[in-house]
Amino acid sequence: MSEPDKYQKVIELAKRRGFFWPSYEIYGGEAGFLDYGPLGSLLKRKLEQKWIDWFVRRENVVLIDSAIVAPEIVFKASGHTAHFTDPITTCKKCGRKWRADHLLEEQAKISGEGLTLEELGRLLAEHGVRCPECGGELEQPQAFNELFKTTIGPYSEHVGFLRPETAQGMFVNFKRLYDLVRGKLPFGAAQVGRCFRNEISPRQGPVRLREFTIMEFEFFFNPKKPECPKLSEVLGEKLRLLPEELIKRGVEEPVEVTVAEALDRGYIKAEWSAYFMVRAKHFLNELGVPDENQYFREKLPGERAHYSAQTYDQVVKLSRWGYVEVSGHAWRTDYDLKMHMAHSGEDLRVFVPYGEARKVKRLRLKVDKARLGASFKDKATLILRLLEVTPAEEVAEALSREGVYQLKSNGETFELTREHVEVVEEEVEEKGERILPSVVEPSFGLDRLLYVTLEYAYTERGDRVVLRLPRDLAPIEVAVFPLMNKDGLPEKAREIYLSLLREGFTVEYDESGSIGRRYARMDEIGTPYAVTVDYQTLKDETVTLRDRDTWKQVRVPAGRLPKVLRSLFRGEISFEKAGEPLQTSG
RNA sequence: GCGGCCGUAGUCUAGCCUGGUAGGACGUCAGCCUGCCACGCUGAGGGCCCGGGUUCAAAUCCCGGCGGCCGCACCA
Repeated sequence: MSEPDKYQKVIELAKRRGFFWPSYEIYGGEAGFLDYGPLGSLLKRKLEQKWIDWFVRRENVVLIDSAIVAPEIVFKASGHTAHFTDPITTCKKCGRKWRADHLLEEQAKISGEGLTLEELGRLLAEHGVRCPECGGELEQPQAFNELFKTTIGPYSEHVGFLRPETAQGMFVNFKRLYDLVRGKLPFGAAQVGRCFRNEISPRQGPVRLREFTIMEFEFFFNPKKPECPKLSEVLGEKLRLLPEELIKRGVEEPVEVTVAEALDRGYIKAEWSAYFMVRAKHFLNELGVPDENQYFREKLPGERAHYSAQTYDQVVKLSRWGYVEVSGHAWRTDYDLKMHMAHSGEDLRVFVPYGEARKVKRLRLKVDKARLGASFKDKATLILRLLEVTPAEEVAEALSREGVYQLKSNGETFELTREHVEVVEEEVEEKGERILPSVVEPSFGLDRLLYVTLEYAYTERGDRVVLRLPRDLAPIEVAVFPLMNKDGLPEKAREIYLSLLREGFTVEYDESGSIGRRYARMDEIGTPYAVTVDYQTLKDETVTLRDRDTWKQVRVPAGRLPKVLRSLFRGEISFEKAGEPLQTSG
């Protein structure tokens, strides 16, 4: 590949025409940050708007916009402070950095999981663990956390973090949102916003950033009614999947199955996930990515986030890096709500009434709070709250089998015995039950999608670039040119330009250079239509309308332009039907 | 963070080895020309990633930083 690859060409175009470029260039730049220029900002907004149209407006999803900075407790609850931190040790000799827990496992055959940094350091020293590269001694392990840390207000001990995902905004606001949709499951809550992850070494331009924009929604449903009523609309749809089961058998190519088959074979565990994956596939189609250049790859247990019971990444083929993730479809179960419930003390369960009250026998946990306090001190409250959302059957089973129940929190395990908790059976009358909704999360990287859209739109015609952007995403919608820069043509063209602006179009007026050059400029930034005012316009008020992709032209009465353009953008008419075909000498 | 390669107008690039403060192409702007696809002509503006060192003199040599690409590691 000695020729500049498509990535290089797209990046060059993006910089040159003002879609995006590296941030802080005048100071030498800062890796992992990107600034959007005039065209990029417009494109980004349109992409966001389209996503909202697809996943918010047309689904039962509400849009929110929550704070970016959060106090530490939020990410303690979500598990990010515990799971977002890797213990890293540095070689004193060669300076290489290693995962301390991995080295301990490799060289001393001891699991490094759940150990503190001090314990890790002690064990590394005791077992004589050395740098695998040069054999040098290792420094005391340090935590590397990908959360951006800050302080809130003037007190340095009040730690805050920039959010690494927008999802927590939907979870912490769940009670209000559930109330606002008037207490009905299922429903979704979405937001689009900036997120921050302090990547060790960001690469790959717009694909891996430290500050980026996520579009995602949490879709809450009753785990006892996991059926997706819209599934019937998509059962016959084909999905290209590479599930864990096949990856483990060494399969590298995705299989094409219908949604029905994917669910039958257990490839996709949640119906709602399957439904939204189909939507995501179509969304990428709309951005210009055909089916054969995208598929869904399941994350292996070790790759998965701490909150996820199943995750599929939607990956798209790019010129440079092969398949790159553009969206993630995680089944987060009730993990987040459960954790926020435990840490905040708020009851985040929803009440689901039975048709009629029923008498049921059930197991109940009877906690000896005094003993709990004596054994676990300041953790007792957290344990108490966690027990409230733990199935009694699970505890009963563990106690009767092993005499001890291992209660897991983020990074901690508490051992509970019969002294702390007893399981009793009782009969009660129930009018309904309180449940924690289960959650599927489709999450899209806006910056990546924008790049993908540009790359798939990028074409060359001779030595000219034609950016065949989806029409509804083009940053400039219409261009207006006077054919000649004299004889009153510019005046007439300006008039039409202003009228289109008044009609709400994003329009550009250009009278500089030859007509061909002006068409070329518009092709390069993806403007789908160009209006040219010529001498005939002065006689009969008609203009020519030119199509970006075919370079064909039709003649249209100037007054009908808004209507014609709207139909074209909606795809209601073909370009040939937009007006009288025009013969060009071109 | 490690290793390799790299950093010159808006963009692409010559010059770097063999120090003497930069040349081109495209684009942009102004004017002429131009009756539908980057035509032509004239003119203008615009640059050595940052810092330090060596030297009479640094785009050029040395060191450090920052950034880019590739590989390793990392990627909740």
